[in-house]
Amino acid sequence: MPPLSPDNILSPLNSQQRLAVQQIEGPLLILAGPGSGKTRVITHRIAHMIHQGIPSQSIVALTFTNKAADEMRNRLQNLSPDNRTWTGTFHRFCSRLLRQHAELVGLQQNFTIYDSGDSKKVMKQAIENAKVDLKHYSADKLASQVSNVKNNGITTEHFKPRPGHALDTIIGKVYPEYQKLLKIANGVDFDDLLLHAVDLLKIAPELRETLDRGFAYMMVDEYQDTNLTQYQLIRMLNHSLKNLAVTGDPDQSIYGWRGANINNILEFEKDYPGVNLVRLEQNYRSTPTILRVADQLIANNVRRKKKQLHTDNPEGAPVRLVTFPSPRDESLDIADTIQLGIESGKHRAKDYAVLYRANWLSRSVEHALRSAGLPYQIINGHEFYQRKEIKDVLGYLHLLNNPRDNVAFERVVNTPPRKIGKVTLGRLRRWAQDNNSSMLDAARNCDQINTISKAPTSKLTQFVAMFDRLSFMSTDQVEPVIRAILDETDFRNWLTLDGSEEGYERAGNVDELVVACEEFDRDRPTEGGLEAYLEQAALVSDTDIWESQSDRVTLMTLHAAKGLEFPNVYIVGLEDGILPHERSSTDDDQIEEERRLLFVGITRAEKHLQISRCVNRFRRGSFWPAIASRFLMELPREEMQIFEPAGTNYDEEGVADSISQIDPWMHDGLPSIDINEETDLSGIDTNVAPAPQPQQNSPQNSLSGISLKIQTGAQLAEKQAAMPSQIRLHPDRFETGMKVQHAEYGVGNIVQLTGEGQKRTATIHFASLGNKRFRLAFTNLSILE
DNA sequence: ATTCGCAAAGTTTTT
DNA sequence: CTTTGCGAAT
Repeated sequence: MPPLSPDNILSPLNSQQRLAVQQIEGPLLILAGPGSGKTRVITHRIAHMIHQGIPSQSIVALTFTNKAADEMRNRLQNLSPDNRTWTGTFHRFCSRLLRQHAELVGLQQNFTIYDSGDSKKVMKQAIENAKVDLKHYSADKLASQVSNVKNNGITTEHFKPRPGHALDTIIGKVYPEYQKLLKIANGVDFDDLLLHAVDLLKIAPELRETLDRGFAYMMVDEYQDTNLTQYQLIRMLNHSLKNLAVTGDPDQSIYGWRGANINNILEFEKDYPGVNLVRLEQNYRSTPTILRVADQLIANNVRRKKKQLHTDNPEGAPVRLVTFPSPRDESLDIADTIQLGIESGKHRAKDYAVLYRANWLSRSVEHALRSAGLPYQIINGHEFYQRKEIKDVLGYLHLLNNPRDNVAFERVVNTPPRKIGKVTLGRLRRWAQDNNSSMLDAARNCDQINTISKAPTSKLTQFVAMFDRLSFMSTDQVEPVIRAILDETDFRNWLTLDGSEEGYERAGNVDELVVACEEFDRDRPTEGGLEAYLEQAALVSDTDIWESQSDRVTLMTLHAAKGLEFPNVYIVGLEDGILPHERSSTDDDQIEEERRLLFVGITRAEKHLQISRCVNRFRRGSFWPAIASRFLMELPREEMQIFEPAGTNYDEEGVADSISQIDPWMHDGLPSIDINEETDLSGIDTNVAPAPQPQQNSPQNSLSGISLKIQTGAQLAEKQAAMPSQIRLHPDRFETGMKVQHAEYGVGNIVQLTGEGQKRTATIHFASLGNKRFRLAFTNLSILE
């Protein structure tokens, strides 16, 4: 453990980093590019402040993920042992605050934190109560819209529907009802943690003032990802004392969909006049090549602060850009390369990461890695805590901790089945609402509810009796409680009743949960266990599960990869509709965010990076032709190593066509001299470089020893022609200006015609949709005039 | 009340 | 291809 001396704190820093560390008073904006030592700056800055005599408990560092907070805490611990600085996530910070002052915002201290699944149930109830019909908007849509509103710091009192906005009107009904139900259940959703905290500070100005001065120095990590509610929280705690340092990178803002407001960082200088600005532009992570690729891509964004990323790292290998026929080939090739890398002794499994836009894309990769016998860890949703059997058991814990938790009550009252059906529950719910009581209390008084008949009454009474037996237990330790629950309910027997494989698997999961509770008890032997356990269970994120030490290949989404780095990175599925995602391709802001997402992915790589796409993608049960992502066109192809099998140029939008125009490989199947001169081919095994053979059907290309089944344009044309039998007019029949009928899009006018033969493409203008492009060989059009 | 079966829908990203 | 939801049968 190094002693706390100015030398240890300042000497390992470059001049910019030192500037940021030594700037203690007043507002500070640290624009930190990827791999620029941001965490180091934050931790050294805190250590420096402590060394300067600032009480460590007056410093707070807020992050978005537990992973980031833990990392920070550990590193700070090394620099400054015995510090009492609070590091943690926004949500935990707010939760702590709310538990201390719950009554002020109409909660009880033992409130439940609902995950998105639970809050969706509340939302459905709210929709029913508010008598809103779901013809126009789904429950999901309404839930996310309400979340949006809350992320913008708007409480039910302040929400004013804009006249003429149908959605607003509905939200105006549903939102208050939803909040009412949450309050009755003494529950909060994720957004509430932040929103109620802000509310609390507004209601209690003297508390705000105390906290503002108490947390005299505040640091916020990933400031570009803050939403308006978080922004308000930060402002309110940095009003009297404005010693606020934020770090962030607008280019890595990827949570706009969750309400993150990139303006918070772009306008930080306006919000806090007299701000000091430090740019961390030296990158210690990646090769110059990788950085150039990242830089050129992100240069296409308009909404950003320009940075000049540079590095002293050695040049390294070129970035590879590969087109595969199918995800299977993509995955097999990746698995194979990884295996070779490990066998050669140059790399370990943990040096590799495969990143993708959406979780479902991991499947084929997972399969390939498993077949190859490679160890991997997949970071995938709240998988464990999401399982039904886990949620069921946790439901009992929640109900014990917060007897007003109606969601938990409804979850467990008939699990395992006790012959309490939805009719009974409906009556119970009605009575509870009419009598302002919780469902549990309603069940307690069910003999007074005349709509409920004898049999269910006795069942409910039994359930309440069981609950009461359990609630006598001390909640200091979790494990005894959970064991008692399993005993009382005979849970394991119920799971394994049918003797199915699945049942035993579920029972195994429950056992795992018990072990997790034991561990929790062991780590925190004294404190009031149950509530703390439930809180941490609610606030863990999938990325927290990621183990940096374990020697396994990492599979995760691009979002989850933020903040991490790997020697070798594969980014897969660079296809239109996937990245950018089809639901984010409507407006420019969303496209920019998708671009940032790819930027984040690229900048995770230290030494080797491969970006790939497939020509066909298995989606919704069958293979569909996939169009290359538009972002591929924005990369500096002249300095990348490009592998494209022949015949990849058959996408409808003509993207691959343009590739073929830029990429000499596509013209005659031979690498051009230009490419060879400009590309560093050292380290490339010439045997694995493909020799594309246009129009050839047999497998020819081999990447890293895996053969690629080339699907040619001709093949695809055949395939498409074999699809729904429709008579297609010869491409030459069409002329610009013609009025044509498209089966799906209706009537339009041909505004442009390009290409020859199979590639002949028409741009057609539809009144309703604007311009669309079609390959005439594959599209069924009839001529109207 | 529970279970089974079929149909439809839908596949972002997360505290 | 999967999961979810709903409705009918037991």
